[in-house]
Amino acid sequence: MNTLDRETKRTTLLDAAMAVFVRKGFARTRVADIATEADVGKGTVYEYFASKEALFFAVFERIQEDIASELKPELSEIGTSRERLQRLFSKGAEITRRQVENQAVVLDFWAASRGNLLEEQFRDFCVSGFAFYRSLVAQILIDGQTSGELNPNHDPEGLAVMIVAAFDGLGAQLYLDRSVDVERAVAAFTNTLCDALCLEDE
Amino acid sequence: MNTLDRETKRTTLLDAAMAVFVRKGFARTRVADIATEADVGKGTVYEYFASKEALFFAVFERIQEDIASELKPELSEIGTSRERLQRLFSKGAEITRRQVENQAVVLDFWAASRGNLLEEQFRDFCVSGFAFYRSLVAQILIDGQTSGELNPNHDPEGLAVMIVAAFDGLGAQLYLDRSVDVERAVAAFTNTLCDALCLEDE
Amino acid sequence: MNTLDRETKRTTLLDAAMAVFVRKGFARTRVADIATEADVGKGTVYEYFASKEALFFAVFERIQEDIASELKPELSEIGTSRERLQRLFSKGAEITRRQVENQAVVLDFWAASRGNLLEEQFRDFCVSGFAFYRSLVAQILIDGQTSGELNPNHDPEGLAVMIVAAFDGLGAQLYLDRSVDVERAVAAFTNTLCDALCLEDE
Amino acid sequence: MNTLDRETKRTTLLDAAMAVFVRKGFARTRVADIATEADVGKGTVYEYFASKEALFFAVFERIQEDIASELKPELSEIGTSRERLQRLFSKGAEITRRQVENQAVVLDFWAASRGNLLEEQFRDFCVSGFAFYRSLVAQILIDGQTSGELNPNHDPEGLAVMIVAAFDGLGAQLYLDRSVDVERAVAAFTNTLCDALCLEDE
DNA sequence: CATGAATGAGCGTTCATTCAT
DNA sequence: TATGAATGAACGCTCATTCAT
Repeated sequence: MNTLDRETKRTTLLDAAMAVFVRKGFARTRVADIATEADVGKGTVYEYFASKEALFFAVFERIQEDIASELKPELSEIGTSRERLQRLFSKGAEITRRQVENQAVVLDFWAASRGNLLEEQFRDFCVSGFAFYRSLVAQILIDGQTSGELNPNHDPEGLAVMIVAAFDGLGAQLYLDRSVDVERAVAAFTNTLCDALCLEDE
Repeated sequence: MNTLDRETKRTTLLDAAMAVFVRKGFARTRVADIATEADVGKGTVYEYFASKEALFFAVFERIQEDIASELKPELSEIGTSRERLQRLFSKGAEITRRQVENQAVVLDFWAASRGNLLEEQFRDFCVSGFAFYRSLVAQILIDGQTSGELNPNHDPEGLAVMIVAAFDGLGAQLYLDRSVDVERAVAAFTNTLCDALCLEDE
Repeated sequence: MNTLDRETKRTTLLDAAMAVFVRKGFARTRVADIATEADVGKGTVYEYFASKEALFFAVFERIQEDIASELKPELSEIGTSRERLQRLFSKGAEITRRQVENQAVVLDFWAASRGNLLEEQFRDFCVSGFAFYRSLVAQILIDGQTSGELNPNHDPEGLAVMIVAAFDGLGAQLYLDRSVDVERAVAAFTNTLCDALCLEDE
Repeated sequence: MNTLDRETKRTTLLDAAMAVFVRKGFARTRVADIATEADVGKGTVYEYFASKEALFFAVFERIQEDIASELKPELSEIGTSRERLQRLFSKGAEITRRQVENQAVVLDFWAASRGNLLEEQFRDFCVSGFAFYRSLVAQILIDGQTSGELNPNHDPEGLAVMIVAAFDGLGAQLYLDRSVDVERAVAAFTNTLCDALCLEDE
């Protein structure tokens, strides 16, 4: 079996694992469930992943990568700061909606890693994720302030923390309560922040 | 043993459980650990709580109650909207800092409830918690708009979702990365929002 | 349950374990088998022994202790060296016969400990066991040489190694082949050695 | 591939297996380890041996054959009985030293065969091995008694059992404790026995 | 009421063996 | 003939829960 086949099978297993983890949570998922979902033997899982936790971590990484790759385009400096902010927030809303179920896996993973060797790995992963998201936001604000488009009387780094937190928390709220109106919330957030940040509103 | 004694012992157990859950996480905590921490026999735990999960839920409830009771004073309508908002945010920052470790328990609980009967209970609990927090924020905004103190061109409910989310997400960021500057972030958030919301800034 | 009861139960488990180990060998014995033999639940075994290996080691220790305690009386200096040697050899033959089945457990234990943490423990145990047996033999020879009863032209320590080895190997031969005539072999061995060692044979 | 090649490869596998069994013991050796050691695929092992146990048995047979072939020359009737005995014992000491590590494999094999179909096979093998060694010793003694060189007041068969046992047990002691002085022990044993057995010592 | 010994369901993991290529 | 991916039976161990004292 060549590398391509192995990669394909690994992906199949990852897909299966993700599906089961989303459905049942990490703790209640048995390795056998994943094997069944992937339509392979239980032992096969261990041909591709060292342990249940390693598999979980791989799923987690994949989710982070998916999110990060969706945010890549937002690194571009095209448009005014306001436009960039709007695009970013709009993308944030979209990701939040699309990844609702995966939220569960991320939180699950966190719980599973408590008191493990994995805990630090998870923490590092999240910390650098947060840092990346914050820098994404902060950069737009700084660019805007530098170019004179945005009010310099606001703290880009401080705001970045809260903005990233807001989207994070929005995901949690949505996960637990699907009646939350993401569009409306993000629209309000965008408008209010732009109102404060943009010097020339008219 | 009278009701008072029972209540005292229950509280002792709750304290012990909370301490251990914070330390080790739900999954890695054994009922025996809690019994040891509370200095009682393992069987005694079951005299006061139906199951490990019931005990966990009780701990969770207590955390929510603690937070809610801290937020009670913010229901008062004393002061301008700006002042009320500032007080609320400042209190939010304080609670966030104080409850960092308990964050872990809440998330743990969530993970533990996945696929359980408890899941719905947990979800309901969170949903009403979120609703309460949102209404707290929204009310201040509505009051301010009604009194003419705040700009009416902002959506109170939409903003409330994001503001609550922001404090929620702030707790998560802080939990994973203690280097996050809560004061600074909340100060920036407060200033920027007030800037946009308050009609008379000077 | 008091200490006495615990000790009794531990002994029950040890008995059961020994019986099963003798019957099936360490590798093929499941903890469940031992539990069944002792008429307790599987978990109960773990209340008294940390692991299957710990239980095995305890069985092993007990066998060693049984043998050592049987040999205790032979430490006495009553009688001539010839008599002491004859008594010791006779006891050796008796133990060999009585412990045939337990031989299996000892060898099994050895095999099970290969590459384990237990390996060193086992080795130490055996090494000090061998040393004890050798000193038992050597002392009798030395005493005899000192008192002039035994021929001084023989190396007590060198002989002790081979005599202990002979009884050890006798056990192995008997274990594998029950037709070995222990009495006759030991009698011949005793006579021949005394012949060489004792100065006044007539 | 012709028969020669097959035989060569079989030997390669046997070598590899022996090396790994010595290193890790039977229980902790995986078939994959042997394949790796022999630099072949895992499946190839099964082309040459029916099972892990069959392979183990083959290794065991080879060890026995090695020992037996080393002892072949001792069947010769050259020299006095005393000389033959001395040669045999000296050879025994040499083999004991050289086969220390293989001792481990033999005992391992024994443990592995417990409760198997192999058990009887192993037992038979050992029993005939013991018988061969004993006859080797007994024959020398009988020859000596017949020729009048050795004291007839000793039981050749009885002694043979103990002498074979002594070398067996010597191997065990040496395996577990490398500080055992094989030379000295065998020398003492040889001298003492000859002292008793030989009629004309001066 | 309090206890902690007893219990056994449940699960992660290993690894000898098979078999399609 | 050689391979190594796939398999699943097997087993040690944990720990929430029960219940006799």
